[in-house]
Amino acid sequence: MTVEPIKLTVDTVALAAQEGQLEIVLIRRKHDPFKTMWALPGGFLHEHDESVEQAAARVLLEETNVGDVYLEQLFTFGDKHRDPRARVVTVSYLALLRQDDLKLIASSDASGVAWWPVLDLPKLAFDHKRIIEYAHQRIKYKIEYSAAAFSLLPEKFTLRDLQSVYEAVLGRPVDNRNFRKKFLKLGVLQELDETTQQGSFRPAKLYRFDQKEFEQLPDRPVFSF
Amino acid sequence: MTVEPIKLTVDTVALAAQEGQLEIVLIRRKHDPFKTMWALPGGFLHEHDESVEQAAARVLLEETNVGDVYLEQLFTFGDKHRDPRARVVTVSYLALLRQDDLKLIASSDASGVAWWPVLDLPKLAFDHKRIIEYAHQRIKYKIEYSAAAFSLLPEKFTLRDLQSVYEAVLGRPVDNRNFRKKFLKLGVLQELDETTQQGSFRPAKLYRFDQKEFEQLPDRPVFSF
DNA sequence: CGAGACAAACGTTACAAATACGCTTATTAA
DNA sequence: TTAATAAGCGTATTTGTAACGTTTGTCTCG
Repeated sequence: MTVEPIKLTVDTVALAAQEGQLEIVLIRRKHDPFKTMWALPGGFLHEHDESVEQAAARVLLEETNVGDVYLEQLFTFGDKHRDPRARVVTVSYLALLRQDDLKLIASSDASGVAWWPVLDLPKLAFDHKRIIEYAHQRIKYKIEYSAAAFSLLPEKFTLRDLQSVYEAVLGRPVDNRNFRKKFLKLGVLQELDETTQQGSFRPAKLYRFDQKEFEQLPDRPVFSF
Repeated sequence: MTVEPIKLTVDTVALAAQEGQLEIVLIRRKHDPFKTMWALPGGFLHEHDESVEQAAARVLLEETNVGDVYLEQLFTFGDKHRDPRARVVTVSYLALLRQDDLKLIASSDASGVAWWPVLDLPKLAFDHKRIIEYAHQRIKYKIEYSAAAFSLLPEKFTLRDLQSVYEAVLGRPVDNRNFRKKFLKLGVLQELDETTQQGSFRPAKLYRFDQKEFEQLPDRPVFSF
């Protein structure tokens, strides 16, 4: 009896924080199985001259036109029947997109690529729902002890922007005053000489994330609110 | 041009805390490449009727005779040239062994299976050193917000035993009095009516881990010292 | 041009947790 | 009986968290 080789794929959960909620890039499948259903951007790892992570980056670029993003391996899903056709093991990744990156994505049903709120997903192909839940949990934890939030923001941002990212990811409101106090004390925010000008209210100071200062912090700094 | 399919393996970092230090099970390779070098217990995933995790459990049992242990996926290593022969991607696992399990392992060079201190490893095959470092980091973090320590202990243990596990994993001494105070306050230790009798000093009370109570704790309880 | 609305920004207090360290108790060996 | 040692108990100080009140700057509208 000849045994089919096990196939390897990569699938990426690409997240962004938009208007206070967490959103994910999904693509509409053009082929069976699960034709016309929504799924994670992903594909087979057939190239032999790239690492698994490079494959994830390549596939994400090919399918959604998003490149140069924060990318981190999540988990490898290898249940027996997760693909109805054959034995397929997938290595999943988490990508964090800045608001700048959003424009790159032609977000329309017609193009087959669209943003969906993580808390209100459509029916998904394969075990992709489970992969998204895993990613959601990961980013929730991660934002409390890493600089992940800054991968979801443009270079310059206000304290409100930063807080909105935390609220989007954690899925709950955060106390304004304690948030600001704690973050400023950490010393990882570089205050700029600029402010937001638009808007009909008081302009807010702009900040930049200070990578150097961040690296001075202890092993697992605590950004919990 | 015909392309070789990518092969999948599993490799397991099996740890135990012995006499205040963290140790790992390694096997001596019988075949090339890296013949006679030490390596992680692991092997190809060729069976089609098992999940990746089941494969890891099976291979660990086959190679070291250790079964029924805590097993958790770590990371999938997929660099291009991590195996000199072919394109091999490996899914790594962390196993935590109780002191009871240690006996199961015929620990001798002759049998090709041996315990090694994590802080003083031999030269290792493939990228296994990197995998062990990853596992070491993971258990260090994990022991501070999970019940991982209890997977390294027998059912009944003293507070000293528990502290020794923390010291072995963290690689540093921990304050005796604060450790005891904090753990007792958490309420996850069930005090038994037994004490240790042997030894030339004051007998210590025995405790049991209370899974039920542990589940009552918040999302990420803090066991840091 | 003054009042109202609103977000930005600053501050205080009470409580809980982490840290550092001193001391007492029960056991065995000599 | 006492010296040695680990087991076990207690207190003071510092640090961090959580909850909330207040002031400041800008725009809009009458």
